[in-house]
Amino acid sequence: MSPKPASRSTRRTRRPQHATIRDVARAVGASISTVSAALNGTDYVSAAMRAKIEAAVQQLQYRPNDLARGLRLRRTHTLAIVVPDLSNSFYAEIVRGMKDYTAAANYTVLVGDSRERWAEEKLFLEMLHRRRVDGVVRVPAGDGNASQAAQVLGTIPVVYADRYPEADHPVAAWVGVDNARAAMDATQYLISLGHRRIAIISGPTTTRTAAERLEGYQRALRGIGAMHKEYIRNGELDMAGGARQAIELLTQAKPPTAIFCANNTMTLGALEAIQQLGRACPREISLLGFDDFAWSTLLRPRLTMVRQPAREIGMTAGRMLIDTIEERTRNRATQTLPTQLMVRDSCAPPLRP
Amino acid sequence: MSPKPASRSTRRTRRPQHATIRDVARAVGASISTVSAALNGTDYVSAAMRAKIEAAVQQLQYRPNDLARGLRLRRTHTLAIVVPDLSNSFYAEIVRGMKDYTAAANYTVLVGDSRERWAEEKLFLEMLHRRRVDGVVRVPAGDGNASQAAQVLGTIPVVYADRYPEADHPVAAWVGVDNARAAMDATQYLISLGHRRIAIISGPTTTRTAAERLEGYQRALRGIGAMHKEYIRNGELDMAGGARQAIELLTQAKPPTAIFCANNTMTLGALEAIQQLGRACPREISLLGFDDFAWSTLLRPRLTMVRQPAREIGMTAGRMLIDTIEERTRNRATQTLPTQLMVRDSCAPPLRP
DNA sequence: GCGGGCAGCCAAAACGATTCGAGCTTGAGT
DNA sequence: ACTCAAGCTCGAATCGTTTTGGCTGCCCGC
Repeated sequence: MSPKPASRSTRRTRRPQHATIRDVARAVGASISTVSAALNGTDYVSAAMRAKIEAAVQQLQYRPNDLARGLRLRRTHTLAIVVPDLSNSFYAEIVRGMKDYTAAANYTVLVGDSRERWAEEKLFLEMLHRRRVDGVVRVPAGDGNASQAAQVLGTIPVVYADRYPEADHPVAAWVGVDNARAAMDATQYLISLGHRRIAIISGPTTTRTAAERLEGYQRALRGIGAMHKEYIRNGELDMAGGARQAIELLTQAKPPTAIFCANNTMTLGALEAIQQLGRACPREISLLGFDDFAWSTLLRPRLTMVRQPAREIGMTAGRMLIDTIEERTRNRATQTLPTQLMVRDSCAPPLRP
Repeated sequence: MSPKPASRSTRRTRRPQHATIRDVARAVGASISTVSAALNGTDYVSAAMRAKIEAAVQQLQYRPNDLARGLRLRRTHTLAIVVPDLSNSFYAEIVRGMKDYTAAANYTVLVGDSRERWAEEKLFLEMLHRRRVDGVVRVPAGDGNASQAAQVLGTIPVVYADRYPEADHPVAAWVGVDNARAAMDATQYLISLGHRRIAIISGPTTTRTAAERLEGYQRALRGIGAMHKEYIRNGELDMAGGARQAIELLTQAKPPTAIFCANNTMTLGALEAIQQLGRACPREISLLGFDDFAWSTLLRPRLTMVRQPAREIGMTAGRMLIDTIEERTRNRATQTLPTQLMVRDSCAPPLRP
């Protein structure tokens, strides 16, 4: 007897919280159905009533509860993107592109950073499932784990960007660049400068993009019969890895005259190593990188790099995702965007060719 | 007559969707209350039943719907942070710090980028309100707009980080550094090198942090009677602004021998301008910046900068927010963290003092 | 033999929105 | 005069959870 009214009264006196649609209805003496209809324009509402409702909304600072809304509609108007490293401006730019595109379609996007670890990505994906996001774009960590990701996400649609997983799982949608082609072009540029001893610092070849870049490099060198195993290195994808491999390359008996790095952070590492060893770039050693970044023109020398259209990749991924969510699916489920070789100061003809 | 069964059947045949707690209950022949109790450990459940439930959860790939959960609990376990520029690694690092700290307490955080515009920030805050986040940390755009932000957010707790708004609104919680002190120390370092003609490129003085940095600079120069109005500039906070002001400073009749930039992007702009004008840094002109960033050691010269503990700022903001949400409020509602002068290569004694 | 506490389970009422169907007026068409 | 549609409004069901209070046995101590 006593506990019941007690709990009642405590509930009554809880802090005022947010206004609900019911409060608005009460304020104008209407039903909540009418208020809902007025706010969403889904049914007839008299002009007078509409005005009163809008006034009350203003006065009460009413804002619909998206939790309730999403629960009822089974749609949250929320997307997500997970990238391997947010502090890498290449991925940050992909995220921005996606945000910009999807904001126009009134979606909000959650962004996650897997730090190249599947375990972290999995945690994030599980969170997304619990929140019932409408779709996610993955720049997967490590080797993809596509089937495990699909398992975690259930029926939530996925688009892959930049990287894509091994063939263990058929991937419905993907957007990125032709890595083999881009790497081949870049290598051929070095060849055209007169280089013959060209090294590559590639990413782990378990990732398909790294494998393709290596492939493109090899194709170009095989063309002129100048491929040498000792010039092929696999680094971790970070700066330290790039630096370590560059040092090993440059301190061997017959060092290369040019180094091609398969992503942007490793390029920075290589540059650091070159400076540390006191070699002159580009006079003694040419450096060519992948994945341009915004402030690359501030470095001395300014780095020559293969630019991926990061922003466009993000925007396209967002578009593809929304298209499949809203079921105006395009059948072109895979998009290849063009790269661009940004020629700057870090490559020059070799001293003795 | 015909429409009703039709709609029924279409609803039946809708895509299978996600498993619910009801599905789990049905699968093990229990009630949903029991399943809930088992999963949350909130009530007695026999070991046998618990095992069956866990098996079913596994088998059905059941994951609780956080929308429903948040609706019922009136708590979403979600925080948010909004910063003026995500591509600035200083803010990115604050975000990381906050994420790391709050992840340990099982919160997830939404991150927003206002691009220095209150209008964009407002949109984001409104979205946060609709989603009923539990709290938000602001690194406010522009002049703060604290009272407007409070209006938009209603009863949702706010913590300010780095910047804080004008006194138009009492701010409950803030974490940052002593800007005046840091700027004064930096300026005094330049003085100690022998500089007397020291310029500052400050941010818009409507923001309080910019005003304080300017104040610290002035205090140091007034101490030796070396303050000159023509050496005081206000830039936009971006690279272009820094470059423009630096060019104006360096091309005047009696140029300064040292420039102090009040944030990191303007420092980059100034560096670019210096290189463009063909001046040697640090031999002809010394450059000192604010807000260190990760790759500043890659630039030549390596920049001497005032380092703010970005990561710690983010972590502290997260802690303060969680503390007020979970109502174990500490009364120390404002935290000042120490800065550090990172002496590198961009400052040297002036040619002719 | 009986009151009472405990272990284990459940039905029902929230949480805050949308939507379906139906009710009630009016005005126009026949 | 009767029907029908359009305009406006509302009640109730629903989305998937948590939580409260109650119910049932059962064992324990007296």
